[in-house]
Amino acid sequence: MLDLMQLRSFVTLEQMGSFSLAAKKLGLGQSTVSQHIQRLETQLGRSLVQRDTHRLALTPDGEALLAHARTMLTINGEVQAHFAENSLRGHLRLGVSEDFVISLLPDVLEDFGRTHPSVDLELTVSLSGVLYEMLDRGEIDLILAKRQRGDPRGELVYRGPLVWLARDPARLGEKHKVLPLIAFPPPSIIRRLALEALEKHQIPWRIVCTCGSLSGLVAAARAGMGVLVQPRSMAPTGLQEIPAGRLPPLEDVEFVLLPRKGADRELVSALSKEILSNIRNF
Amino acid sequence: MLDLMQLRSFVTLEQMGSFSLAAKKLGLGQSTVSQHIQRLETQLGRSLVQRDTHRLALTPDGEALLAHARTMLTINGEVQAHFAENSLRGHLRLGVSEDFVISLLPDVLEDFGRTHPSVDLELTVSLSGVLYEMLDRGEIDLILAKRQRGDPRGELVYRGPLVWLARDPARLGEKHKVLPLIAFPPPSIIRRLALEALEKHQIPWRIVCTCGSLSGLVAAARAGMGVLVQPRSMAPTGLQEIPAGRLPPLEDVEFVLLPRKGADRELVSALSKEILSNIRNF
DNA sequence: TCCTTGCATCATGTATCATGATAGTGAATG
DNA sequence: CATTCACTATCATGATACATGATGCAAGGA
Repeated sequence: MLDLMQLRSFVTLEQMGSFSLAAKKLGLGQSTVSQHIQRLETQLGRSLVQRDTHRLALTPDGEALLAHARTMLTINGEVQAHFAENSLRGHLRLGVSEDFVISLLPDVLEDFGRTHPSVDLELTVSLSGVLYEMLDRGEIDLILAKRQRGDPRGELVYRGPLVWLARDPARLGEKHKVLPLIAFPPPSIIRRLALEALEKHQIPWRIVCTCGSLSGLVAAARAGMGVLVQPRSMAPTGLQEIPAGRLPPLEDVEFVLLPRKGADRELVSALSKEILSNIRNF
Repeated sequence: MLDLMQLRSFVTLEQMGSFSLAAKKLGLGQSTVSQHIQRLETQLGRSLVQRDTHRLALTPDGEALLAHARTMLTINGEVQAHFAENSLRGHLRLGVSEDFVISLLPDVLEDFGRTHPSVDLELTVSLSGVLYEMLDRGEIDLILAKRQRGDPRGELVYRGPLVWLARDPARLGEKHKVLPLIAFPPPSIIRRLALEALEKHQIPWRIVCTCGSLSGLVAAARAGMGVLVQPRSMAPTGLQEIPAGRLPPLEDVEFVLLPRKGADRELVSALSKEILSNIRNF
């Protein structure tokens, strides 16, 4: 007979990729998570995770268990929600700027969906500027977006430096005299920050790639087409940071969590907490 | 976080309709099952079963939990089967005489399906005589049927007296001089036993209803059309037993479990055990 | 080489669990 | 109406499992 606690440790371990991080996330001791996995392996008679001491991977058996464990935990969550006096119900429209979609959002959605199965989430991914407009028009209930300059609204959630990225920083000046830029279209905030910095230092530039999706921009940058600006903590693999001094310094970027006036406070609060607790990893 | 043990006790409690029977079936103490339910109720903050001390019913919350509990246990069974070295796999064709279908089969199928999720069961319901024929033709792997007279094959599983049943035994002789009989068509074993007993005592009879399904026969008997013969332990509600003496005594009926030669021994054995352990309730 | 990071192991106090016995409750019996 | 019976809740207890913090050990980085 399986133990849901152990399964939860197992699923979280896979999410976090580390015993100690999983333990932290679950509010348990590290040895506890270790024992949970061990008991699962003993009970099932197979090894579930491959421990390369500094690399962690699930075995095929582990993958098989993972799927089942997820659905069991999901059902468990539904039951809890059904019997919880104050179980949240309703509909919440979340807007997220593309930066977090790949890295943060999967875990947030999985955890939130499990702990609040009766809440329908509607997700919009777009540029921060667009999200603000939608929020103001009442089309979205909560956004996680970059702070607009001079807009004091919202709760600061993350702050970090912007960096210039390129596939091969050393060979930047070779072909082009003007800086080739890869950027979101307006009203991208990062785009505006980058252009302002360049103009302030009178560095000529031109846009070589504009794309509404981050993956498109990254593809262009990986292809060596030009320079991309991203928060350092979200720098995609395959790109290198251009050392300070070669290009003008950039302001820090700030991400804020901003609810729509009139949105359901409880839903917003619950989802905000989930996002905040997951964003600490950055 | 839910406990699968407790959920299993809950599901079994609903199956058995009694704490002590559930405990016996699970191999636990009665107080254990009681506490399992209590913990579930405490944890979820609602009462799940209505205890009228001699009547047991699930509350609406209990019903809601039951469905979820079933699927969680099913998934748990699938995982166990996946990791069990000797988990049974394959296809098994089971034939059951109609008598057991309503009373016994649901629990058997549910339990067996849960403990052996990788076994496909194919069910045939028919008269015992037909089942024997199908078995001999190799169309079925295991049958649970009445013993054919003079056929020593099979393992005795249940033996009990046959009784005459009618809606209103007192008014039997009123309308008819010949005994109105409700019976399966040939090659029904009960039918043959009944007719033999009547002819041995030279009691005139006629068939007033013949139907391939038990529910049809029961409906006719409930309508007062005539007399029905059934094992005492399977007497349908709404019919009364005709006291001994008014009609000739009947032989005991014997149910046997009979596998086809060449059928997968392990599958047959596993299913046989499941049937045997469930048939004790009779 | 030292230091840091991360997981496994160990001993231990605590909490939880299953159990058997007992008491309480309603129905059936005479 | 008293008794018996079948059934469940409660209780104390012994055993078990559990989470924890400290320690040991291996690998990668400075």
